[in-house]
Amino acid sequence: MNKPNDNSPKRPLTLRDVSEASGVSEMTVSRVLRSRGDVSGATREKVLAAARALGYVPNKIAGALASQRVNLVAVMIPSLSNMVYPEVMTGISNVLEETGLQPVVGVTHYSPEREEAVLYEMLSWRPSGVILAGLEHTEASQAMLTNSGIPIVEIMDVDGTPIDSMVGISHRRAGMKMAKAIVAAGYRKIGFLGTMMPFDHRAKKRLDGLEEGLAAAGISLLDREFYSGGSALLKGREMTQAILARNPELDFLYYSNDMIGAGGLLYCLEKGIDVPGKLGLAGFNGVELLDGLPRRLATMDACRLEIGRIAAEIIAGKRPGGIVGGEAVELSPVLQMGDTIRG
Amino acid sequence: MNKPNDNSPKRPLTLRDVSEASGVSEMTVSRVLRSRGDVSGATREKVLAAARALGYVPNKIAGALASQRVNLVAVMIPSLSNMVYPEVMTGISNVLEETGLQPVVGVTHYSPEREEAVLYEMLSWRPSGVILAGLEHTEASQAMLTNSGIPIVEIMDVDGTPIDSMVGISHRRAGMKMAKAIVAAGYRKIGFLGTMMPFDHRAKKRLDGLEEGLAAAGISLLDREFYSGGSALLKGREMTQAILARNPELDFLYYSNDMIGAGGLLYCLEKGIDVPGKLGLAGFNGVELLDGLPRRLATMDACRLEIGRIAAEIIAGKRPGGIVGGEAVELSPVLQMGDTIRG
DNA sequence: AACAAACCCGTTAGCGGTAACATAACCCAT
DNA sequence: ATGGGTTATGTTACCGCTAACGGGTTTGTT
Repeated sequence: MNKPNDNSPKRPLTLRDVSEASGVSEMTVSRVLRSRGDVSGATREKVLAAARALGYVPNKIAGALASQRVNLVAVMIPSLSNMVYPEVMTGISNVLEETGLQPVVGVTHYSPEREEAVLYEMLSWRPSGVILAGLEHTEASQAMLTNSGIPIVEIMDVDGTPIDSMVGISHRRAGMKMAKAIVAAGYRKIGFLGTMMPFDHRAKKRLDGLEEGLAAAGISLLDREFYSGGSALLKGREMTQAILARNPELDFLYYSNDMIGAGGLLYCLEKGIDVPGKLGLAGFNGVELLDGLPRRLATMDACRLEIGRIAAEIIAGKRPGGIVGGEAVELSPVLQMGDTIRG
Repeated sequence: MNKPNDNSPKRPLTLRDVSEASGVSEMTVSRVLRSRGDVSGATREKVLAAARALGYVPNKIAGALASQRVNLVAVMIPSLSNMVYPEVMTGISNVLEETGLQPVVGVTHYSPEREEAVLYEMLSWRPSGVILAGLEHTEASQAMLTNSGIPIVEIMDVDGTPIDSMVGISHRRAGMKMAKAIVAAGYRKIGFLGTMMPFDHRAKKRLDGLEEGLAAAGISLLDREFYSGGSALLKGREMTQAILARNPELDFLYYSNDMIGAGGLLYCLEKGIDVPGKLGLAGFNGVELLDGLPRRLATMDACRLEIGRIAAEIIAGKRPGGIVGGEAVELSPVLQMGDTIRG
């Protein structure tokens, strides 16, 4: 419908086409299009005009091969439907945008094997850095990352040993912190609700931290409930009903994420349960959604945007202080008491 | 920590390294790794062992340049925080996974200029197809797409002229359908609430359709309210309060998406407003979240998964009937009445 | 036994760019 | 005028891999 050059030969354009159209060498065209090296204003205009007229789009495949430089950053996340990761992506994008680097997203569906496969695929494009969620990977993945010779940033979690750099929060300590707050508020019969996913290591660490924190006060978890798949809001509702039916004496429910927590909160409000008087509630993540709920669920911000930002800065070599690699950045999640913990 | 070859020369491995390690030519190694052409079982094993031992990862940049084939599909979406697009992505991924094709996501933030920039970047990697949201693009984008010589699928919307193929629903007709249902249920004082984003063409088309549908019944929109940014749930709440305060006689609110609709629903329930008796509500998209709400918001499924699936099939050349290109697939959104339209 | 077909593997020549180096023209100071 | 420093352009040699082809070797067929 709108072909600039209607003598389109169906063959994709190359530098040579632009070079012939503008009467200079391919090298000069290359220089103009990359704004590298000295080119006179006159020829620059000539070349740009020709490129535009032809509708030339450079071939980065050839460029990358020749220059041994690729402006891609591999970003591997477990899921796109979790809302947490899109936010991390935003932090990453914001930083990378200013650097000429481009994120390429790979989704692992919480499966280490799939992560390995996607990683292999991504590394074969020789990105200039890798950002990936979590510290747990298959042995082969570890080997690939170690051998890649590029900066690697593992994000979200700092409870473990990084391959290169890591940026995140301690989920164990987050769980403990929540335990302290729960105990301080006088709750004693605690229940935990979370995903069943065997590979959600971070939720597991929060649970461990919670139990450790409770143990320090001589309390042990009274009950727990797990789910997988489906609408998190609905699952939160159902699980809350189930666990309360089983254990009516429960006086606090700790949810492994805000969505199920929100579902639980809505359920309790409907049932007229006294929150936070008779039953306290808390989630995890600090998602924006909570702002629109009838009552503010207690939660803990996971610093998602900041994590993305810092990870990208490490890859881009933009960290203040000129740190080269092997950084470990631990952020501190802030407990937001909301209206569902008494006190 | 875990280097397979600890004589690691810091230089990235090439086919030559594997070839030398296994005593065959580079070509044979290439054949083994791609499972193309005839190679004896013995040498295949030998080569694979060597590749594994070295931790070799093929260089797709070189491979793509030599073979003129790239297994990437560019996918351009407006946003990752909208939940709608991650779902479309899921549909796309599911199909592409079986074909060896890999989606590469670009986010445009609802900006045509940004879309143009990202598209340029993506096309410079010579993907084997492009999937992008919407039918509205800058002139330069249109030209690039037309000239690219690869399959293009515009998704989400079919109210317009595609560059190549399109898959989606008619938002105009969706709006009209909703208008009919509203009128049939006896509502007469209709309000519209939606995003202010000047480039949300599809929401605009739904609004146009709604007005057209209402006009057919001699009704015109009583009031409207717009927002941008922030927590959609909270905005829905605030806007609902605002529009009802301004126009207490309103008896139906049509929200341009389910999130603000959910916020509105929660607000109304809290205020004890008789829904759907005195006030009807409806959203758009059919998001999973609605299942967990105290009452089921009326909505219209946007066929997100199916759209992604079909778009990917077109790119992969997998459409039944062997259609080559220039397809236009219109899906029909189903109205789910929920509990917020009186019936 | 003879010849085609299949199998197995190597050689050569690029793919479309860019790094590095050469070249040529021009500038100014001595 | 001479030489050294810019500035503006061209030339050459790859980057790492694969298509295309070619040549041995084995297998099958009549």
